[in-house]
Amino acid sequence: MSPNTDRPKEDTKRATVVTRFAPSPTGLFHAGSYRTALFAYIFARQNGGRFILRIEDTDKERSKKEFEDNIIESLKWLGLEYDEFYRQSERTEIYRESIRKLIDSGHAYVSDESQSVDKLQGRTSSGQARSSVIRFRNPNKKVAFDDLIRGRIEFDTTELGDFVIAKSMEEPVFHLVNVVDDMDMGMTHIIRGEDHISNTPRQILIFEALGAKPPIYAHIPLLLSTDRSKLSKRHGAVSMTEYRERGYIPDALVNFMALLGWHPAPTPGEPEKEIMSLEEIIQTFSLDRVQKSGAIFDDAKLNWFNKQYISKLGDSEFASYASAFLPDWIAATSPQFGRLIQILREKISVLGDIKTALSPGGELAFVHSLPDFHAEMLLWKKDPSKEKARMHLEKVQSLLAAISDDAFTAESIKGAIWDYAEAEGKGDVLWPFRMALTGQERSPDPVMCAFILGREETLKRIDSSLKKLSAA
RNA sequence: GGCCCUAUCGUCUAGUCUGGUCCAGGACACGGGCUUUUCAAGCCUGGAACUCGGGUUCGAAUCCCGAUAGGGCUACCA
Repeated sequence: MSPNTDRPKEDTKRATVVTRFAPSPTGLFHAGSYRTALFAYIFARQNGGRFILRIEDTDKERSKKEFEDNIIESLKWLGLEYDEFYRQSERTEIYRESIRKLIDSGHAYVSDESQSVDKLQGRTSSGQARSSVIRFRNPNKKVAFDDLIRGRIEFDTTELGDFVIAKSMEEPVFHLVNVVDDMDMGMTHIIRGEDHISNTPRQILIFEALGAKPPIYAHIPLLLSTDRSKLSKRHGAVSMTEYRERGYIPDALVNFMALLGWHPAPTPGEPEKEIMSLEEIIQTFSLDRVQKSGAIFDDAKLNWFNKQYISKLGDSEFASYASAFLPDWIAATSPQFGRLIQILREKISVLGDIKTALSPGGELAFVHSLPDFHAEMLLWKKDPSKEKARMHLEKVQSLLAAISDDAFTAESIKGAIWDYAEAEGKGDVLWPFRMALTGQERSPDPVMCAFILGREETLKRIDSSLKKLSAA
């Protein structure tokens, strides 16, 4: 953030703050849209105001119901509740009235396009070129506004020309509907992406023509793809639905995204705080600490946040999150899964890793079945004696066999073998033990493995390794 | 091209308004080490940035000007 003397102070004295998130349902809800929605939401909540969701579906060709559904679902999943909901396609009457008003007052006019450049070039990006449209009569003046994040911004609107505000009385276009709705819904603060800065002067002109005072603007920086271009579907933007499917926790996403472009004021002497709940963020948020430059979305850091949140989850909470990510052979409600939770929690950073870890080749694949492995692997590399391996395995087996089935806990397992392992050399005892249970080079510690497998299976696997050693 | 926005480690950022305490702090990622039955975790530790050029000043990451670079907008999309 850089200094800006003319950056206006937030006007918190306004009676009721009203903000909105106004997406067009033309694609899956992705990180960029989400961050914008989040900031508008936080600001509204912080000021005890209202947060409105408005679906801007005036582009009939590109708007799709499935995208609208996706936006609503994603908002719900992420915990951003809105107080009011509108759909522009249902508000044609209101817009028609405004267009009428604008025409009657001379601020707009029906324009004959038959000779226009667009027509001569014979194209528009959506739909047919029309023989007539409704244009705004540009007063060609200088317009300025005080952006809460960027300070004063001035434009000369002359170069904008008489822009189109509707294709017909029934088909208004972005600038018009956006302004009419913001007026009608009593918007006090427009918090939106930086890509709208250039649209602002046109919208201010419409506000003025309609006899209204424009709201306060706050243009937040864009979220960037790794190539530093605006995050979009074709540049690696991942939908929030996909993040859910990969196994991210909503709270982690919220926390991470809030810190993309915003940072709490540091407290001298205190370490910087990064892990924050939505509630804490709402408490400390402030628009004048929002960054002015764009931020790249970095998955590595998101993963770290997610891991932090996973490690804080209670067992039952973890189990319910995990249930969607389990292979068929194990259920989130099974006792075995209960025994697996602790180790799972420390291994994964994304819930999707659970499936990977438990699937063949994964680090916890042994839980399902013992992979085939060579007897050589049972030998501790620092002391590769077959006799010792056999001796230690037999001893461990007898020590564990003495524990009853329902007393077979991590503590009791450790208690049973630890003195022996310490006396004989931990590597010498533990390596063959762990290998007998897992058949894998990498796995959790053997005590944990035995606990997860359970008494019967543990004993059985040691048995089979003993046989393997004899055969070799 | 025109208009507008922006510029601190690879990434997210603190510091900039109120110039000295900053040969720039934290986090993620990466390297090394410790611990250790493997992996992970944990702990310690290392490398890593003020875009450039002028100016103002005793002193500039911080103020001013310019350049450069990046981004956005330039639709009968939103």
